[in-house]
Amino acid sequence: VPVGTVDLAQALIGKLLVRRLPDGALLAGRIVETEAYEVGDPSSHAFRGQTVRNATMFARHMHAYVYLIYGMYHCLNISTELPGEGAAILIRAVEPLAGIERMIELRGARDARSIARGPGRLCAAFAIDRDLDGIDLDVDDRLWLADDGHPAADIGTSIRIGLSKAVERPHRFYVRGNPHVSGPRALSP
DNA sequence: TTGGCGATTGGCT
DNA sequence: GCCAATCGCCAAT
Repeated sequence: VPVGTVDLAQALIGKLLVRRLPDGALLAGRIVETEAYEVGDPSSHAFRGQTVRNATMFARHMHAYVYLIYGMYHCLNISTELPGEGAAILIRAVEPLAGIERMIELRGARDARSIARGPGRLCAAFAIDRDLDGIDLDVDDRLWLADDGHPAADIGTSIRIGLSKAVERPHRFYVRGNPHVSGPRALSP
């Protein structure tokens, strides 16, 4: 069966995001919200072709595309297609599982529910910035994905958040009822 | 060379 | 709910 960027965005729900900090500390969270940016999507950074910033979107699948947004937050994406094809999945939120105290420290003390709820908060909690842009998640020892066999969740679908172009595409996926999911209430019933 | 704007967030009304 | 913060990118000059 063919698996594209959009299917993969759904398949990533429930997987673990794991981070090893420079001092050896381990952080982990379960992915509860993603968005797909497939080839030909006008709202994708890759839509107008490859540039220095978005080069990792054109890398082979499973590479970390990290970019700076609004001059102060980072967003973590995972490249999904063949070399030369610009596409990625934005990791919008995770449910913290391990290293929670450290995440709170990295984020500045907040309530547990908002530690990694939203792409900018997630990157702050996991100490992810452009230094990790371009790394291969299949081999790197600083950031990777894992599957702990956790049963598939009840996954909802909606339009994506914060876009001005191609807003109608139903390419956001989230765990129904999970308090660590970001965005307006109306988009996560 | 320039300036409008963004896959966001937190603080304030 | 509204809006400022803050800066790199990139289309237009």
